[in-house]
Amino acid sequence: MLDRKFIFENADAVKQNCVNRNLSIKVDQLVALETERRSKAQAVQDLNTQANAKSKLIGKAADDEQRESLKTEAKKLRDQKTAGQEELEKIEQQILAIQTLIPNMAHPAAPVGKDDKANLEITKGKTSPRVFDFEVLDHLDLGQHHDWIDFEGGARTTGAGFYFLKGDLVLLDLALQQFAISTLTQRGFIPMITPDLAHDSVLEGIGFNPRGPETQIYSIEGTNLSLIGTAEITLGGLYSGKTLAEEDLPIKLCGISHCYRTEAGAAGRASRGLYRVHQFTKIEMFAYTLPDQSDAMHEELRQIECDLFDAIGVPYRVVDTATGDLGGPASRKFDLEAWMPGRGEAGEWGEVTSTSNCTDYQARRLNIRYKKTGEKGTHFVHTLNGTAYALSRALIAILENHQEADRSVIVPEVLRPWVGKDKIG
RNA sequence: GGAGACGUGGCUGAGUGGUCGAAAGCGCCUGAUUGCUAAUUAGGUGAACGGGUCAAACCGUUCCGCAAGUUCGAAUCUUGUCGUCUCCGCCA
Repeated sequence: MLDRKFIFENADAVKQNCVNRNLSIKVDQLVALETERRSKAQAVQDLNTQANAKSKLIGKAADDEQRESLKTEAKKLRDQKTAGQEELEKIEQQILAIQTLIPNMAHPAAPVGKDDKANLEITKGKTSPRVFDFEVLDHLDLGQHHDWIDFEGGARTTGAGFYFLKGDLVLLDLALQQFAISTLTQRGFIPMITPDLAHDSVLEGIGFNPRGPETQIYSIEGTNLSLIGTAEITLGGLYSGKTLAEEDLPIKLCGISHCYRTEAGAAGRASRGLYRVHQFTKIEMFAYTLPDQSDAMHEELRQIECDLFDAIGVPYRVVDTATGDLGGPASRKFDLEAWMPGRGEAGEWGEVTSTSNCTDYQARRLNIRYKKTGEKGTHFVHTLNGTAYALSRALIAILENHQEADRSVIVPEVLRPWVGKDKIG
């Protein structure tokens, strides 16, 4: 959520930002409503002041008669205040409805453009796409050949889009997790295993819409809980309502969680196999920082993502996301797209990580602040998130890039200590 | 799952309808004092929002887990809800 005062005072910039993000939002209406709200609020406050003053006098009244007359006066004022307040609350809700729709201000350096066609490739990984001298299989064919992936069983027990991982692929999955966690721990991240469910209010604070026709989120009937779509939700909710000490920042966390997504309306060749599934495991980085630290932290997260994919020998490109393709809370977003030789006709880039600087957008709604010692008042922290490994997609990248002519798959060297062998299959 | 107790400021903890944004202690900050790695002493010390100011000072409103209710008036009474603790049950 953007600061209301900021919107009010910078309406033109906010409007331009909405245009850049390809959204049409009634910013002018919000400004008008806010103007009305402010004057009404002042009037209500005045009435309350008067009513409070009268009420205080009642306690000190000399006799019953005086007391009763004061009571009548106080009640009248109080009723007026209540009436005013009800109007105020209606306006407040209208403002909030618009305010929640307004996206974060895009970073000045983010490429401007209305959709993903304007995304800017900024760099490539250390590994180049391989030239294969044999017929390439995609990860699903490979997985089924070795009985590593069982979508049929998943469909039988749970439904379409669910799967069992089996055998050596499980070892590879766990090895990726171990490698990511040990790398991140060495770089100052605190490893966390988070709940896989969260309060709807937390989902909303992070910027997810937990219920409604277009939701990507599974919710639990009869509760206000939903299955998380990413550990970003729980790691961001961790300090909701808290005021952190300036000297404790930045806080760097890495969460292991399952992620659940309904993927409503997504299907087709492009999402064959593990690419788009209802449940996967993800190692997620999350950081709370001071405002002037967040750009550097964003850079750090992006670099870690690159290092993690360089380490497993997967070719990738880094994309600076265009304004029109940014999610609401993000000010800037970098994606890593890994080369997936089995995807499409002759291989395609597929998104494997994403790191966003959400500045104070999430912190404002979740009410996460920091305080400088010796200074009055508090400020909102900045929050950032980034994927270390989304296991399902990292597995695709490894299987497809490291396959051999005999259908075996070479295990990246850094993973061998955990897998226990040089190749699988 | 059943029964009970509790939820107050950075912490401990008093407060059962008005003078309570809230005693006291600890912690922290500032000053004084004593030549000794600290003691003594005086004062100060929550947040959000709105107004005000160049900036402050200052003024108002709200906040005692959260929400709703009773009342002229709620930390205090009622209901709901969430959380914590204890006992019992069940269980990996």
